[in-house]
Amino acid sequence: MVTLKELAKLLNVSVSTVSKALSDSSEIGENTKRRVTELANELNYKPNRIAQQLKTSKTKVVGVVVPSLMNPFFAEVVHGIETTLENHNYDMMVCISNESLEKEQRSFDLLSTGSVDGFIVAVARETQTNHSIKHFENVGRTTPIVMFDRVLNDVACSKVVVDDFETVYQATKYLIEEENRKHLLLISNIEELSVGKQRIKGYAKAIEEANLKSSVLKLDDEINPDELILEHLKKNLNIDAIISIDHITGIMALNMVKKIDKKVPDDISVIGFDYVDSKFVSSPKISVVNQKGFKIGETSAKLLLDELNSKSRVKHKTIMVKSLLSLNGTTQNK
Amino acid sequence: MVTLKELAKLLNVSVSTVSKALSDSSEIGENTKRRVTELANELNYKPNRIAQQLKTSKTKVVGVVVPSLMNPFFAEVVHGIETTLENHNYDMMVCISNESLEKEQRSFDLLSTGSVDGFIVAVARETQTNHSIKHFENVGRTTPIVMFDRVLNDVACSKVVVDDFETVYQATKYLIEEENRKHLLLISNIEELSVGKQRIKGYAKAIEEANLKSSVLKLDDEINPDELILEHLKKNLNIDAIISIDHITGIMALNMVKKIDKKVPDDISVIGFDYVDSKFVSSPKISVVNQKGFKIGETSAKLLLDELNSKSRVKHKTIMVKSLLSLNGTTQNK
DNA sequence: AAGATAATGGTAACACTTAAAGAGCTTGCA
DNA sequence: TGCAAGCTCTTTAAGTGTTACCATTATCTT
Repeated sequence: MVTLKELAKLLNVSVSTVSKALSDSSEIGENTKRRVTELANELNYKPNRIAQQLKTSKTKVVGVVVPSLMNPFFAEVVHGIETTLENHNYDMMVCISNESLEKEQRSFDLLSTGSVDGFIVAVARETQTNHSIKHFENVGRTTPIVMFDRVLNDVACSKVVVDDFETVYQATKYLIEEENRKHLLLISNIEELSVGKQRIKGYAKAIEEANLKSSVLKLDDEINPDELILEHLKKNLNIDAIISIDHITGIMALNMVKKIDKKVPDDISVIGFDYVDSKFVSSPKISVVNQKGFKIGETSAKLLLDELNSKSRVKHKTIMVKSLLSLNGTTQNK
Repeated sequence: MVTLKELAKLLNVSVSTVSKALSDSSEIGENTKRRVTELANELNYKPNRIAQQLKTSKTKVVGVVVPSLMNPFFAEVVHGIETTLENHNYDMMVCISNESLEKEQRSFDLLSTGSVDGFIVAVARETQTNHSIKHFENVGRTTPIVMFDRVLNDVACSKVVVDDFETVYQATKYLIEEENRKHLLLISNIEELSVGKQRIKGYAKAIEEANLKSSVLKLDDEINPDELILEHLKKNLNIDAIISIDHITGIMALNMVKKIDKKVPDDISVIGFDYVDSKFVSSPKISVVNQKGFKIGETSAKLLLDELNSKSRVKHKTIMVKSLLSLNGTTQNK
């Protein structure tokens, strides 16, 4: 690795001259600047980022801590984060909590000691159920944190949330009012998450307002969720609309409906949650709530960058990213 | 942030004493060690990683550069990488090339100047078509690189590859020999990738050995791939087996087969490529080639860690991770 | 000749590690 | 008894690559 020192020696100038010349300082003569930059290019000099980071105590790195990357929603958010950071010349260190509190804590511990300028996090399931917030509070004192999707209300930091309640409320209302559905079923495999609870509440409200009967099928950690859905459908042949609040059970339900010889969307409408491939793996293309993962990532990153680049301590913001009801082939779309 | 200096001042010892005490050096008296560690715990001292990194010129960070995280295969590999690195107390910086050569180069440029100890990369589509390898060669001289899946043969580095040829060859052979299929169709949307080419070759070989007619449907960047598949199926009603070489068109084909009123797997068998949700979104559960993404990530990470931890320059290895033919509901499995 | 201006140099600091030196003991042996 | 040798514990110093700040030198103005 070529260093400033070596350049300086080769050019017979001091290290500080080289440093200044390369940062195009007005203190340095044009001639010298040219000589320096030419040699630097020739030897392919690149400043050592670690040394810069130590000196300036800025890393230009953001720590991203998510429960999983195999959940397409998080993958999409991370993609949005990456794109935004990249545009502002930031890098990211990704840690996967695997829904484990301990791992999340370790990641925060490790990265908070100089490695990153700030954090973007979706809290682990375990953190959410245990209500452990110490690691956030400790780090948060010195390092900005932005939470998205899975958010802890009692941690003081900026947040990017999804209008889970409203979204599912609207979707349910659509099925009831526009499609005149009377016997709705909600399917959930994320019942214990805050977002899941919100979504179920949105459903419940719409159902209640219409004076219908609420019906919820919970599938947490089942081995054969599809069979449970099928059974449920067989036992409740009057079901005329299904709303799934995760990215997978909607498609599953769609497949099961076909098995009981009902037509989608004529006999039964299905609304699921979007993910990158949902359009491709379902037939007819499933109608979905599009959560705008990319936008959420983008928004989170921008929020964090704002905090990082303002010297004065900024007030914490909470931004809501609206979901979009995207009606495709499994609803009637009148 | 508490520093060694502050601890030293509070304890009236020198900085190096504190440093050594905390690393449990035998040079330091038990008494002092106790005093130091106690205060360090009390003040929640954590060594500044950046300073450590500068001093030791080890970062304990690996740069991971992948074309996308929204491709579930890469997400799975990255998960495998993360898990392995985590076990060895390494962190990772993830960059997404978005299939762009330029972005890939930028990532390598930036991270290679002190930020990471080594790289794990799946090369971008553009890199592969352009055959640009300079950025790998430059970095590779000083920093170990491990390539996986998308590999460039003319770059000297360790590699983790999938037995693409063999896998599809075997899968095709299975359809021909075990299920007695005569009119096979291969569907591909990754025709221009090296892995795609290999897979098609494997198919071609099996077809040739059986003296059958090769039929390939290419779907690169089509807007409505499902309709093209449907059309193709309608025009070729004698097709009795479909093999897809990516994670999405297999499920798509399965759905299309249902539309032409043929039964899977009685009339037509379907084999696709596995991804995390393929079991859940297909009905019957699709038979797949399981690429073992996690294992690939794990293997890549281990390979890199080996290189990092051996002082002598190690020979570059190429490891093949075998795929697994996982027969589910879309094949006859006699 | 004094002061302004331009160009460059030197030093310290960032937080840490580590080799080498030093201080204060106890031993051992003539 | 005296003192070199050895031991344990601690400090000093040098170094990692960079930047910020202050100092120095040379040249030019008036």
